[in-house]
Amino acid sequence: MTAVDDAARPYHHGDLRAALLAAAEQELADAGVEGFSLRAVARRAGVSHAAPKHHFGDAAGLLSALAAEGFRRFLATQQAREATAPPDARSQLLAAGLGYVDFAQARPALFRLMFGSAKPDFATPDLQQAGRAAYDHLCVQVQALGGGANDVAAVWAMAHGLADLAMSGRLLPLHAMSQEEREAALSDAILRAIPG
Amino acid sequence: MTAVDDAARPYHHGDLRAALLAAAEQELADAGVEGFSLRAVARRAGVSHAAPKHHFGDAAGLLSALAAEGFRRFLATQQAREATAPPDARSQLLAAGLGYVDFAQARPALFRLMFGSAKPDFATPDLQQAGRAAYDHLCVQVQALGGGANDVAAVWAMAHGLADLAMSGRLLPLHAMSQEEREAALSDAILRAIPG
DNA sequence: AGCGAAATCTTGTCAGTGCAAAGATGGCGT
DNA sequence: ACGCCATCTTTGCACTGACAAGATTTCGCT
Repeated sequence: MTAVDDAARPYHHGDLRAALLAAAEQELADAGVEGFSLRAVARRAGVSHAAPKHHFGDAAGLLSALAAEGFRRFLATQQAREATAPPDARSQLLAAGLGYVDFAQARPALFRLMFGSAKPDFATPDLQQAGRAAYDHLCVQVQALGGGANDVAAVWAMAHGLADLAMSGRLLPLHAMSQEEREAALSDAILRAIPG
Repeated sequence: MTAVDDAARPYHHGDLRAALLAAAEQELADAGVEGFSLRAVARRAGVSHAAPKHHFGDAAGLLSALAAEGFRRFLATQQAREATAPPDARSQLLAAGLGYVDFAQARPALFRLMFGSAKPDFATPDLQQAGRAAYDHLCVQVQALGGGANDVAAVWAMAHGLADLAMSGRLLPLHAMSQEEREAALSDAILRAIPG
């Protein structure tokens, strides 16, 4: 196929892998992790229901790739927050925590896939590495403050708890707050977990 | 079928509702929230796949009832911990937090159903009330310490984060610890969130 | 160029699932 | 004794994930 005219799509998609990932993210946002359907993803991308097989094997493969991509964006969201924060280690760690919560609220379905689902195969090298990178980033920040393993656990748990509860709409007071109040309340909580 | 001899079971189960709830909990523990199958529950209980319909309507109904039962046990687990702790408000709140983590590790599938799933209908009166009772219990404890809404959020988030991460096996250092060390590490983290 | 091999995508099939409707059974009140 | 009705089963439908086999295109190699 040298020329693609009209609406007739070529037999080969061109970049189906990327298209499927994008469609899967949409599907995930619309139907949630539990209502996720591989066939619906294929429909969304305009290909047959078996097309994903060649690129991802099965549903777990697709979701693993999506979760890995999620962890990369997760880290990027935290780093974006850090870039606008004061350079001292404490402020940087706080910013990372706020970014953690930001991500969960901005992409709840992806967050659930990454932290609350058993569907992805977390032994996949790509996924494992992406998750590890996010974890290492946290460890480095805590160490810069002179903290140890207990501090890593405390900070992580606090940020994760806030993110998970806020994402699932259980921290009701938070929703009634203005942006500034919300930020202040989250910061207050996160700072409690940070040593010093 | 007038006479029931051998292994032939009677047409009417007797207490199918309770049997289904028990079977559902087993199924949940074995297959996880995402692999949960209503028909498998029915098989486990030895009835036809449509039998649950009369008692619970659909899968969401069954899971809602199970989640409500989960919240009651969740509260009971916390209270059991409190009973063995010093009576001062601070120790009681700490005990509740440790109970929170206990529950998640003892019944991970149930915990995921209660906090990480969209399958139960959280607007169900029974479920809503059970969840509310657990939340109120936390609020009362925080208020006994003179804390406010921010303190409730901080303590809840810390306990929930620890529970969720520990349950999903992400707090690796925790697994390598002895019981005492583990307890001490969790207490250290929880106490950071408690005011005073 | 051109030809075979491999990659990519489609169609077809099968077992399993949730849900709904209709039929079978037996307890219970009158 | 009779009929009502809650309970349970059977049957049917649409959907899903996984697999197999076939169709189509592209790529590599000569």
